[in-house]
Amino acid sequence: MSDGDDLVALLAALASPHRLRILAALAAGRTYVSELARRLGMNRPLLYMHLQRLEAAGLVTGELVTAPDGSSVKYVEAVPFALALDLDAITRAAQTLTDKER
Amino acid sequence: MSDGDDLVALLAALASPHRLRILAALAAGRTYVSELARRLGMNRPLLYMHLQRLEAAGLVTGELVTAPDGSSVKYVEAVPFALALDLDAITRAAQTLTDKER
DNA sequence: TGGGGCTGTCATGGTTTCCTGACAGGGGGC
DNA sequence: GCCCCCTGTCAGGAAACCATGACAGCCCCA
Repeated sequence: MSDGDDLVALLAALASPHRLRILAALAAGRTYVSELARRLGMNRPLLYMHLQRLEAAGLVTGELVTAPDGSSVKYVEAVPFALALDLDAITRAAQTLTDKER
Repeated sequence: MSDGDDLVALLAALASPHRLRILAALAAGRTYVSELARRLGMNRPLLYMHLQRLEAAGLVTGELVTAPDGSSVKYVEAVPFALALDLDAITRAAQTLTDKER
């Protein structure tokens, strides 16, 4: 349901310099969170939030890997996608927008 | 300069139910502001703000038409566009992001 | 002179987003 | 014991965004 709402969510997830950088970094291969934070030079809690947004939008997947020694590392990786947008697509999407939930 | 920043601005402009509805309405043809506000059932100042965002992103153009009798009406119309986005495109765009303006 | 239509802008709240420092917990190696 | 690395969550404040009502200005028609 609500294809249009999904589009809005996807666009909102992409409309952020930080998140674009995150996706670009992940396009090169998967890493774990702390390493990614270091590479991008951003606060880890901040990165966390953005990763959650990206994951909620289905653009990223996370996997918590626990080594045999018990220490755990969370690997995160980008989900391939393709988006094509023009006025027609928007017109179609707008018809499936939820009026006003809640 | 800063192709990536433009992309972010474009995405941000599109990531809104209201603005998608506005674009959908304009895709059917140009109208003037008050009429559009009536058709979409939204506050005129609110519509104004959203139109400004869309115009700033280059998705819409406005033209203030002054009739021979002196009364003026602002016609607004959607600018055709096409956007194709995937991980590669994002990787490229991310490289042209402004670090931290201001 | 009043009423209606249109365009713009403003002051004002109310949310939401964004970002940071701090903390708790787990595990390792000196 | 101390130090370092990892994960996850929280409180709190700054900043941006949304949305509304009200106003001033201009025009027409009756």
